[in-house]
Amino acid sequence: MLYKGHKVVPFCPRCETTLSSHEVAQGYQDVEDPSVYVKFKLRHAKDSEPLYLLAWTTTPWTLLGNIALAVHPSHPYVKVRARVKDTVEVLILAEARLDVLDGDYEILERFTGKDLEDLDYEPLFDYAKIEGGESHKVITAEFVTLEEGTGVVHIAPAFGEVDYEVCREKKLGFAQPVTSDGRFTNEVAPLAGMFVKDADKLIIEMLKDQGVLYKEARYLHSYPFCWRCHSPLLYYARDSWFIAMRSLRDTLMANNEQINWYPGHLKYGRFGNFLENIEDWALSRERFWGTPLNVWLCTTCGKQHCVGSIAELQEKAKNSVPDDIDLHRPYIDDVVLTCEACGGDARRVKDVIDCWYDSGSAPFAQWHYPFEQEEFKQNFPADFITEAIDQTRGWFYSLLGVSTAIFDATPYRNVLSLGHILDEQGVKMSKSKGNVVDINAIFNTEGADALRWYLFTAGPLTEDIRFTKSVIRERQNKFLNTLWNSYFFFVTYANIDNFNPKEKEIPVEKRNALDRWIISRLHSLTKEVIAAIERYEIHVASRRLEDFVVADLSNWYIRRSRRRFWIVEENLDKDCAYLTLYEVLVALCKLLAPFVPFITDYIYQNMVRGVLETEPESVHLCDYPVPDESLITPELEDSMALVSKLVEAGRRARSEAGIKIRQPLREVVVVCSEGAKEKAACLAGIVQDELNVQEVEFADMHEPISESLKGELERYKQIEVEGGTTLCLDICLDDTLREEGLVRDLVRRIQGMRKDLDLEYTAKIRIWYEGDEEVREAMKKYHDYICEETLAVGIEEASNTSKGTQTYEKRWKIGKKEIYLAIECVPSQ
RNA sequence: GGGCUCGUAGCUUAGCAUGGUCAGAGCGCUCGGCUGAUAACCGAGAGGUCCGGAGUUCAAAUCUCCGCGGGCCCA
Repeated sequence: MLYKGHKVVPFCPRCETTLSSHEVAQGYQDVEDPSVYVKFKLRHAKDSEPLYLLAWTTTPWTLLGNIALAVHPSHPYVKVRARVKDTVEVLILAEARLDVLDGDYEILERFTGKDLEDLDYEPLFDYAKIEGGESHKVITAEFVTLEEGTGVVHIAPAFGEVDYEVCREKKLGFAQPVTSDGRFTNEVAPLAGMFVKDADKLIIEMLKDQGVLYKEARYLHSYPFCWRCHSPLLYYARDSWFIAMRSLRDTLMANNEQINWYPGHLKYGRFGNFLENIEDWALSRERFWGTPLNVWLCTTCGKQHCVGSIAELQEKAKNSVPDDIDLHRPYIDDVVLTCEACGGDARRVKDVIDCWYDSGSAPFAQWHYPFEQEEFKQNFPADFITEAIDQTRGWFYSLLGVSTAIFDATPYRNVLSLGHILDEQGVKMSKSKGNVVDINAIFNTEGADALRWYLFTAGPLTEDIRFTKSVIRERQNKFLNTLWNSYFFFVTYANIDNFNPKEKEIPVEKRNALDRWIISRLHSLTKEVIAAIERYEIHVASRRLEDFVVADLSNWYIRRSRRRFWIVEENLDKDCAYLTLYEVLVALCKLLAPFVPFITDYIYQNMVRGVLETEPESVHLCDYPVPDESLITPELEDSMALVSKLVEAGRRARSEAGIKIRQPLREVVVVCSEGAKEKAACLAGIVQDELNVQEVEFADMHEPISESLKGELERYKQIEVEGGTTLCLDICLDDTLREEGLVRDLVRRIQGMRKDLDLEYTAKIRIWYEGDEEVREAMKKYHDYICEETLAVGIEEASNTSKGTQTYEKRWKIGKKEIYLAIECVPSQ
């Protein structure tokens, strides 16, 4: 599997080092290089007239390493008689590239590239020694294009990756006329020691002298330079060690079948395509730091040996090897082994291993395999790994590659490939562009939970997201604050009532419909969240959770239940409310724990650990909730959904009629099907309360409208709900209703004043007022109600002169009425 | 240059593998309402050639092809 060959790499001749693709990408510049058209003379006996292949290159210096000429097998080529200055010559080139010829020409013959295959030609130069195979032949290759040049490509395996590959395939030889500092070797006598790029001019002169230069031009193109020293990079063949991954292609693809990819398109898309065209893995790196390649070469007979353990190292070493030897350079390089074949000195090759090999070895390296095997066996393959999309050919591959080579198995069952985080403009964040986000600043200002929640809800993890800082705050307000307030609401009242969940036990079926509804919603939610997580759709899970917290829990359940918590005395319904909210919040914490770990554990510590010390120490040590199907009642959820729509319609009717919700109305009539009536009737109390009406009536949509109603249709505001259901709101007011409205307004103002003073929820107050006759009437008539609602111990009519120093007073305008109100906190006992 | 992906209101986005009540939601903006948990909430309004073009179809944001733009990987 491991063999030594050459690898053509982007190489800086000044630094004498290989550059990574990332480094190369940084250094492209547009430059002008010579562009030469060179005639290669074919060896042929029958014709006396010389026949040339016309080739093109922008790197004349590579001609010293020419081994072959490549043509496309199926494209048309022509033999032409062309005027070249004063003479006439016969040239071969691609028909599609005839326009590179300067003068007149006459086409003598047409054929395909295939017909040229295996023809021999005379080398331009014969300085460099060619080893390992034939040379100076015409070969065919699919990569030859007709977009530029002549359709005849000069091949120099020492200076091009494609060139190297094709020569290897065709079993052609190899010549390296250039040293690693970019200078010609002594073999190339006229240019010895000269830097290759500087030699271009001389080489062109040499071609001219030989009469093989057809023409010369300048060529503007993008060429890579060293990002450190700005030297032009050379593509240069270096000695390299390879793993023969090509031989594992089918196994790699079979193992890929065993993997679940998220997103799915990677499996046969980017990753699958990559495996289909897999190349041998160039394993070695000419670096100092890294895992040393454990190959020792005998300096006498050249035998290669791989060492597998420290024990083996100690056994074969000529010098002594301590048990705790540092297996890195430079120490490992001092270990000289005895060659098994000839007894000579075997020394380690200087290379280290590609660090991707390290990453691919993680599954067994972390368990010290093969020296210890138990834990590795228990943990292989991994259930799940994740990294960003750029690792498709990085870690995702190195893991599969190493594991396939060693164990013939896939190392992971599920892989989630994340998108990148881009800046607000959609451009990748990078230090050099200065568009990176200071993550610690976000932690300080927004908090870790807020950042996490933003990332989860922003969109599918598999896609790039544009990072918008303001949205973090937006989501924090919407979700985390609502969650916190829900918790805080509970704690506030639980403290007032000294509620202890340990002391209460009420079966769910004994609780009221609202309780059973939120519990049903909770378990439905649990189901949805788990399903979404299992599909790795974290954004779906988190959006469901957010909807539940904001819409179902806070804005419906808690808002609808508030009055139940205000009841002072012991009461079963109040206990149901406490118990339900407690259970929902605790379960919610567990559901949310992986998403927002800090706030949930804080809530858990107080709500659970504060009550029961036998519970797990942290929410993160609790089992994830499991939905209880028996508590899910779809009919109840449907009913509530319908009720919610009715309430919405009712509010709209009020809005259109210009009557605010605080103003009580006589009734709503829901005209609907029998089925809809059955759904909604059990929750009619909610409609009544939300819409502030005295009655909720149902009428069959299929029955003719009753006479009594028909006569006064104009007093009803009608709103279409859905599926033929219509809501009719009685918008007629009488004096009683107006008075009740006034009272609600007064109560609302007094509550507001309590809040202004930031009074304790249990604090008692005394009220003074001044107003017209109607206000006076209402205050007297609804005295008890107002006291109950506002925790007042007394209401007196008084002018603003009768107040004490602790009194808070305010003048209000309700409708057209001017009203004076004053409240004062009454010390308890 | 090639491969794979993404492109919907000012911003963030749902819907698109199974074409036809989808053109939805949130933020922001305007107006009105509600409010002893809430910088919360509710209702209404303004705002979109669903990147552009062509095609398939009775019908396309949704399928196909060609472009344009962003991202990643590879040349």
